[in-house]
Amino acid sequence: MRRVTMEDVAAQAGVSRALVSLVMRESPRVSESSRRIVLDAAAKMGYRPNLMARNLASRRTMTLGLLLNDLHNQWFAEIADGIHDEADTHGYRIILGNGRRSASHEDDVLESFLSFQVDGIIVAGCRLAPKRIEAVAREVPVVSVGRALRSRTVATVNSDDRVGARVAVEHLVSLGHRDIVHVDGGAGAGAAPRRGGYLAAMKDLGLERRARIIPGDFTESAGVAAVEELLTGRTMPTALFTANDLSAIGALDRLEQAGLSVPDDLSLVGYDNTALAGLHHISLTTVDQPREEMGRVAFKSLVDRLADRGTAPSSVTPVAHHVMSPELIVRRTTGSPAGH
Amino acid sequence: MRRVTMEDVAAQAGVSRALVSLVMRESPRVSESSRRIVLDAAAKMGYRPNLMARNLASRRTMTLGLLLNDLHNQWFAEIADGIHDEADTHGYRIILGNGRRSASHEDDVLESFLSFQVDGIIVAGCRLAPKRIEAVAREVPVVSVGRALRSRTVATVNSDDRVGARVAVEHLVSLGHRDIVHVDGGAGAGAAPRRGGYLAAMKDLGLERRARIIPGDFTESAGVAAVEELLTGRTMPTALFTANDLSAIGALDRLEQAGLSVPDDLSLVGYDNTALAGLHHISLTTVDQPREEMGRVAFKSLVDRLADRGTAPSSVTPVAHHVMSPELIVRRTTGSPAGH
DNA sequence: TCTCGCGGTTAGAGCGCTCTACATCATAGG
DNA sequence: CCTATGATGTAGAGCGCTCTAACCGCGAGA
Repeated sequence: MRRVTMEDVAAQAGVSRALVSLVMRESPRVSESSRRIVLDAAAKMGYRPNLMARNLASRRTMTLGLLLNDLHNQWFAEIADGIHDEADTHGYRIILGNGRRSASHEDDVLESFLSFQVDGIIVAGCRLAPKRIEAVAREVPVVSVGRALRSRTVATVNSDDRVGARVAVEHLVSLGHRDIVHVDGGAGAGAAPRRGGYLAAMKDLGLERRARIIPGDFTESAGVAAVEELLTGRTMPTALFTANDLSAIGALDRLEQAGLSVPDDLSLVGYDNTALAGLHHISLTTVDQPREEMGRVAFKSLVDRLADRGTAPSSVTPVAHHVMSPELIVRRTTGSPAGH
Repeated sequence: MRRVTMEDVAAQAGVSRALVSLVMRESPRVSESSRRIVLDAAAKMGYRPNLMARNLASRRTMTLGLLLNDLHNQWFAEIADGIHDEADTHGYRIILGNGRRSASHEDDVLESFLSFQVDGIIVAGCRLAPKRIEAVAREVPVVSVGRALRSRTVATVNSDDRVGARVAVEHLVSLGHRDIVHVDGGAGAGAAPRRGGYLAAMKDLGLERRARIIPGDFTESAGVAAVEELLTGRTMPTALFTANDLSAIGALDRLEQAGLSVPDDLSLVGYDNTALAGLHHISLTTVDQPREEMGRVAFKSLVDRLADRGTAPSSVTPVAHHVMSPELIVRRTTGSPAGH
């Protein structure tokens, strides 16, 4: 059974193919009566526009590619939610690509997006070399979420990890803590600004000499190892601020195993506000990024540029770099230190 | 700057457009020398085939649509991994759609897939009415993963939840437990067979009269509520088998809060082997589904049918229904009951 | 020498749609 | 009564590619 085309609908409705096209595109230049006739015919025949043909002819797809670095990571799901919401209201379609945590897969996906002639691309937590991303950005507007990127062609949306770390430290200090140790994220994305924010906050609060950083790598075992290192030392700090939630959970586990109570003996703050942190069983104080909002902003910034394109032909308008504020979520792993 | 087309490459290479097309499609009917010439020209000009045009002309897209019910759910990520792996080796492209836990969004996504002329569709954990899915299946091959569906047109891949529940019960009984309570998943997907498997296993092991089911709904709080109900009763069971990991974690939390130790006072088994279950801090005994394998099988079963299509035109060959075996993952929340 | 077969290449007709330019018609203004 | 005007509708040329059928040498077999 052949698929029904615009030609068929036109014949059935007794009008020209061009008119059917106008109706399908919701053009205002069609009389109400013909619109009805065409729509009825289309419905009766089960007509569905062929996007391939449409896109080929119109040279735009109303489709954006969204490259997610890792489907396993909740973080991306919320970014995607924000983007999808916004796309719905703007009539854009989103196709997702799975980067599977590897630069080469990401590259394949981008290549695929370009072949699909997407109108724009959003990369979330992309691992690709900046050069590569910029090369893509030369063909089609690109915005990057969750990865800082100093670029004149790639727009970015990020949350301010320095501020987030600072807020975490300030919270602990306001509770009375002074010996606050940071378990960092090594070379991972966001690790450096979080570490920097921690140090800056400690300094500003006059605790510079008490600052202490234990190397980590964003994993659960990094948290375990950090606590073990602390346990072998002479004195314990009264609070621990880890680079992400997973490490915090590792630390939590090891602390309880050592017979220490959280938050009575030691307060604990994570980062990212993952689903884990919200579990009753864990109830971790942590720093939240406005992920959905970040997705929304990314989408808007992309669509703005798409609109510009029509007016300012290939002009090198500088792209926007958005920085959003994180928020502290206080749960049950933080409290005043003993004897305070 | 106009995009470079096949025509341009042909001109540059001094050959016909048709030959360029053959080279791009890796046809064996091209001499090595012309292949080189064409590829060089293409590379030099930065040519990238336009998928829209290609798909329009060839009436196939080598693209499959993968509809994920919920990006937030890890379960889907692993299914997707299996599918992607397989797709890579078969030269298929995957476009993902985000169902966002709502039937209407899922419907939009399917509509979008069809407009994109995908060659086939995989729906994972789809909530849509079976009728709707079958309607889509009339236009293009469809396979459903993670949702049982008695259909002659929609293939399915599932894991056997009855067996999974049985294995969980048998494990507990082999440890010496006899009073095993099940917290079920209400009307959720998979809840019924898990409940059925529990009951059947209890019966087969002669524990029919000790079987007890507490209603739940797959949430953390269902686990909490179940424990609270048990605590108000006269006697506690020695083991708890919940319909999923999240409920198990709720139960774990409430048990510890009540001063009961797991597994010394009470053993606990979850279901799904989510990332949560693997956390050291939780270390939950649970039942694992071979998710990646399920994805793989789904892909293969789809591609098989695509191949059939060429030979058996629109024949109503009955579709396959695959059932995979789950596996028990023993961790630290199960042990022998006290005094055993 | 002529024909046949074969590897390699090409011409040209679409695929199903959009878009520009133009046709048509009724109404309004001069 | 004629033309300007605006609202609708149509014709027809592509968009960039695939695919069928045909073409073009060239060496082998008759």
